[in-house]
Amino acid sequence: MRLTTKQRAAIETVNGHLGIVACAGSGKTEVIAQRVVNLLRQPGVEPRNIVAFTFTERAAAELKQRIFSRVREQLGDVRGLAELFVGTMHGYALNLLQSHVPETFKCTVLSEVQSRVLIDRNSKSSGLTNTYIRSTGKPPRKMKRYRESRLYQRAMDLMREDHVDIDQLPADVVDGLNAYRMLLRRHHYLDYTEIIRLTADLLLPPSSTAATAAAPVVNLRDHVRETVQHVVVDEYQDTNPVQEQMIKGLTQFGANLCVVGDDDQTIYQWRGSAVSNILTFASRYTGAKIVDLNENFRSSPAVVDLARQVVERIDPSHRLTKSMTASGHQRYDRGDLLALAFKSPQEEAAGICDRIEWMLGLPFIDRPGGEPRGLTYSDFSVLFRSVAKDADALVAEMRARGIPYIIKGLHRLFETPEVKAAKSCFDYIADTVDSSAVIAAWLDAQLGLREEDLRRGIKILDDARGWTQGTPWDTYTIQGIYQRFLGEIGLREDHLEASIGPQRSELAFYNLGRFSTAIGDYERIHFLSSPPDRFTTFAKWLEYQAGYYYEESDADDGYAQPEAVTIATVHQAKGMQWPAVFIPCMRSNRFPSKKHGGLNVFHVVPQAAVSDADRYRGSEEDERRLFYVAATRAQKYLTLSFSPGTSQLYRKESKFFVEATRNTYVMTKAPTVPDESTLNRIEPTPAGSKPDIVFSFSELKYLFECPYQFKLRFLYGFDSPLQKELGYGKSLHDVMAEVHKRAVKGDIVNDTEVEGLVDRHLHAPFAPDPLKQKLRLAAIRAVRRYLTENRSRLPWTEHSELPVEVHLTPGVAVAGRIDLIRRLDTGEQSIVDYKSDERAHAEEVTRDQLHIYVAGYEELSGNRADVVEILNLDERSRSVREPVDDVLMKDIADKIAEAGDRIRRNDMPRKTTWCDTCATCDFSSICRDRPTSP
DNA sequence: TGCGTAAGCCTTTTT
DNA sequence: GGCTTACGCA
Repeated sequence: MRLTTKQRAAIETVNGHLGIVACAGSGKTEVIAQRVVNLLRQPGVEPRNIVAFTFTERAAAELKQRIFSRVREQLGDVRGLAELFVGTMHGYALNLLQSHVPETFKCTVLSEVQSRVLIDRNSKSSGLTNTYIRSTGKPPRKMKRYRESRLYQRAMDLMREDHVDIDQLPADVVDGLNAYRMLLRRHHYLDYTEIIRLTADLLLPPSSTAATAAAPVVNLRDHVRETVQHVVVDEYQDTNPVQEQMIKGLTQFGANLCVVGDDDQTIYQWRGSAVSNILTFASRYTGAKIVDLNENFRSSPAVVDLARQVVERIDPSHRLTKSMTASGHQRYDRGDLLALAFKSPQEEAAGICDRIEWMLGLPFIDRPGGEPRGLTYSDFSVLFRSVAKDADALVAEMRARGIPYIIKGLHRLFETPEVKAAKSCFDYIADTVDSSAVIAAWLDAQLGLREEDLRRGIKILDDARGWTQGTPWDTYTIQGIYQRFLGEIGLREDHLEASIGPQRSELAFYNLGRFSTAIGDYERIHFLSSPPDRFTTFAKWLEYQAGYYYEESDADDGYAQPEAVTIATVHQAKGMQWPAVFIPCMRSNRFPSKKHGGLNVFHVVPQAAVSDADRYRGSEEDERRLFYVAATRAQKYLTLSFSPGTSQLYRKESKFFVEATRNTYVMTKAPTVPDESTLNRIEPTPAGSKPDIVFSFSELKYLFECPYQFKLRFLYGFDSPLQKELGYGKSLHDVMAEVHKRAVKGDIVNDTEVEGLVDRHLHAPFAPDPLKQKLRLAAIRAVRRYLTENRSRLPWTEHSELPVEVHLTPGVAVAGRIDLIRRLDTGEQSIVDYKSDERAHAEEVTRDQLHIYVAGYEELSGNRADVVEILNLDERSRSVREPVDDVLMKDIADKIAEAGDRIRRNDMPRKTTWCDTCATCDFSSICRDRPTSP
């Protein structure tokens, strides 16, 4: 790729702070990657000195891959490249906390849904029901459980993410925040916001607490001072105030900061992101150099012109002045840009489908000087302001015509018939419906089930109803009952495929898998409640809460790139591009969206306490930026359309739509083509860009062991039933990690420290007290035994918890941590994995894993280890020690490549027969029959 | 054009 | 329950 002068300037600026203002399609990923290469050329800069943040994990995978290939091309093999951090700020911060701040060692991270369940379950001690809502002209009233937990959660987020003046907050709100944070702490939880807040405060203590900074904080700050030399922040326009504090904290010791962003693409201000961060960057970081990348290489001149028109109507004092120019190879042909008005949503949907079908096979050139290929379904996307509200007509039309599509965006999962049926099981257990309702619901889902099958299932549910005091609760987990029920009624993919076909079967399983995820979210928080309570409150939660939380989307697993039209919200389209983009339903009050009434977070947190609170409310300018993002996704074809909605609010054309019709490139009617042959249609062919895959070691282990188990777990979302002992293995692991980390520094743990060590790390949240004691003693014994047997070797510990990444095959990376690298008495180097229970993976799979580690360590250090070991911490199980197998090393690359291909092809078949893996698999009941005689 | 009233709706979502 | 928008009336 040839670089422009400005791109080169950005790449070559390696000293001092740098702000890159990069318009849509300006090749910023490439610029970031090449700049990183240049940083690595600097004397004294190692990969571990560079930290690069992206907004999403997906963007991280892409950037990482790009950096790796540029480094390989330009610098060859670079030692320690896996230590270059590319990921989200949350990921980095969590790492930092869990390796330096002991109070967070045991913590697990709650998803948004889980933290809301936590708030509702602890409605009082979370502060929810003691906090007031203050509406204008009304006396303040307390917040309500379930009803307002979402709002409360937003208030909790806002106060930790933004600059809030404590003195301006009512006492109950301050108490609420403290209560919620105490609740998290007491249960060893972190939520997403807390991760960043804690890190930011430890790095840059707010002045009032500066004096109390304790030892671990010094450690963390020292670590940052010693390692961080360069910080790169992508999508800087969407950072919020805490994130900015954390960035400042990371660079306070003299590291160089490079921010990359585009103020015109700020689309998360309703979540607190502050455009002001990028607008005032140059004045806040002294000596910062600013480079504008205003050449758009993605889109045709017409698309660029329209996009400019959209965004140049924003008040200039609210933007960085810049003028995007079209510099790519896409040509404009008349009819590429359309603004079409239809009479009804149905006609609009039909019009879009007509146009897609008509455009199939039109020649399209991906790269300058490249060969044309024919447009295919995956070259189209339809971007809605709100998928949930507006996409129904289009989905119906596409389904009717057989146009393949994938939907992204929150949808109503709980309205699908199979999930309604699953839900009815818990209504039955809660005794709000009778068994005939359950049977009717399942038959209604049309999954080819027979009534007699369902009668067998009802017996399982009766069993759950019959719980009596004294029965161990863990025989009655919601998850366990759910999966036993599914197994008992014969709900298995092989049965379903035979009766209703593979497509419907896959969708049903996907939805039932999501339901399993929902159960897991709920049950992890409610593990302490007795089974009857758990089941009835779960039924209520499903009824009133869960419906809004989960996404419905079948064909998209994030790995495979299906041959289908993408239907998505504008927000989700950020960072993507398509040859042809449709933006339908451009109605007044929808896009730009009208302001919304009702309760909002400022009824809890007074607006006066928040600086620049207005940005949360959303303005026409914000909507303009959103429209700009939507339009600039198009490479060549852009079709805007309007049809009146059913309610009077949405009957008129959008202001943006009307503006667009005034653009000279835009036609309000598609040109007729007198002679089809002039279009030179060619065979539709997908662009063939394979998405990059990053596996974790544990994912890969599941995939090696049984591809179908991987599919059930990671693609459909089936969750394992909770085990009382859960957390023991990880705790023991963490203890060993501390032992070895200290050993690396020459500090050998002695026997008297073992108890303290175990107490610091042991966290088994689902274990009742007697079991907790048992686990504690078991852990102490295991660690003592280990120390006795290995004390003489501890000084030869070389690494503990070493992050590695393996790139044995293009497009597929495997990332993980090596438990331990040590020298043996023979002087040989050994790579070690610990095991702590019998339920661990088969030896053969662990052997594969260890050989991947060997490859990873070789990539990182240039050294090939001699031996691999499986150290079993459980007394009764044996350990394994064997030489690195060169044949296996050769095969492993092929195995990884094959795994990647499987994922991309969605080829994860069931095993043909019952095997050892099935015997320990959590999901065997929804997969196959257990053989009657072994 | 200005004002008062009543109808209608209550996104977007990453970590 | 709250707030914005549309609309009717002067």
